[in-house]
Amino acid sequence: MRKSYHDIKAHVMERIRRDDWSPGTHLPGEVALAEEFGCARATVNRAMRELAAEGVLERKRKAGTRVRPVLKRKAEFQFAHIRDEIEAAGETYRYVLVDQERVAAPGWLRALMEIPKGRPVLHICAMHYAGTRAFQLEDRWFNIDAMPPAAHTCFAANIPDQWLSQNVPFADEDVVLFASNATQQVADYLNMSPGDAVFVVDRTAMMDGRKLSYARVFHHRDYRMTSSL
Amino acid sequence: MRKSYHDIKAHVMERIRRDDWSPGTHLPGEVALAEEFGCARATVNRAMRELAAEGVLERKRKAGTRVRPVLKRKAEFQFAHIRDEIEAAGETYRYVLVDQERVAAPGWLRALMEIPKGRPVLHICAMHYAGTRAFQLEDRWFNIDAMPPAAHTCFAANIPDQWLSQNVPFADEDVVLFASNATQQVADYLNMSPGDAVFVVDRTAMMDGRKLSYARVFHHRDYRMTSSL
DNA sequence: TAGTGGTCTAGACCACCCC
DNA sequence: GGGTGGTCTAGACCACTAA
Repeated sequence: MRKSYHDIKAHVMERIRRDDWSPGTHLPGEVALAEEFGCARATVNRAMRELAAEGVLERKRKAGTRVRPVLKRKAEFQFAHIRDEIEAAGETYRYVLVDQERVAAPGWLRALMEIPKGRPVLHICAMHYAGTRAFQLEDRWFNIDAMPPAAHTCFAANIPDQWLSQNVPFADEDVVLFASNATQQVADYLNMSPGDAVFVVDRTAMMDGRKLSYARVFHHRDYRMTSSL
Repeated sequence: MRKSYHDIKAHVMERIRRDDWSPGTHLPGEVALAEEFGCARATVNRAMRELAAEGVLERKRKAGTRVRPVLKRKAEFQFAHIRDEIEAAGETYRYVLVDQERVAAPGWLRALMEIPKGRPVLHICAMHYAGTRAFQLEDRWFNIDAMPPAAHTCFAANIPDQWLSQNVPFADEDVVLFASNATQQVADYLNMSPGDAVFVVDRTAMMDGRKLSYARVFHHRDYRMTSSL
């Protein structure tokens, strides 16, 4: 059986694992490896390129390929639509719009979203339930100038995150996670006591450098966010 | 200038963005695209393969290539070594070992780490400071059977996460994030008040399916975890 | 079973950048 | 300057799977 690029990746990983090639080590060039494995250089190239993309190797022209001295540790978290997330867990999803109003952007939001003074934003407040449990309180702001259609949308009938991804499918998103103590208001919505810990997710959607939407999402105390790799 | 796979990726993204190919649309086959772009099929293949890996396209043999109906949203969080993270922020890192002891694994940990009854674990408790600020309290358990060298290591002189990544550079890691209220003990270490919200990270390091280490890390209330994509 | 993507090859040229 | 990875090609065979 001929060597595939999968085999080569596995082989290289194996040699790194058994410390044959320890971190920092300089690997043979592609030509040499191709000869050793008895395959074309392109095949070796693909294997090495993917290992580099995965953070295992470091490649530089002329300098060659080295094992990364310190492994890049990263964790990936998927953000499915809230409805899908809840239904995937086998629970019944329920959505309630608490409030929707068009207002002039308050100062803190203007700074955060880079909105000029006096410009309007759409403020949404909504609850997401899993079965009978209060799951998530969403406090979202749309920049109407950057997304005019938001102004004419009824968010009692549209779940904000679904609507957003349908209308700007390729927006980038910044995510910030932190813990905070529930205020009286947040506690009421989430059926907790004031001061209870809440898991907060701040999400800023951007497109071509413009900030389209900012959402602060409060999760119930029991929420666990789990890595997907 | 000839078309590179970069050009093709950009072109395809462009057509998707302008809704020329809307989500769910079936794209032409590789041969057709190669002809359209005036390049080899391998070049088109690479472009499409990468777009699929990035979550934009969905490819199936015989069925062809489609634009993902719902864009996969994911955020990536880097876990640098705690020392690097603090020093990268321009602050002085300080590490203090609070406690290190070899004990029989308690029941809850045995279940969590799949350790047989009566087997020993190494329990580490340590503090990480950024300048004068208490930054992180680490509560870590090593499965000694799975990692014998841990038993003979002095963790006053070795920072656990660095030591771990040096000794098992290619361990996989599960990460779970949540918020909780500080106990009296945690509050004391982190210089907070009991009940204050803490951001908790549970990290389980694994190798070939064996659980090597479990760490529960408590971050100070002000901590923010930021996505790196 | 036929069509589509998956992969490999042998050769070529090029861009980058360390020495 | 020269060696290394980056990329492209034209052609080929294969594996999977929808029809």
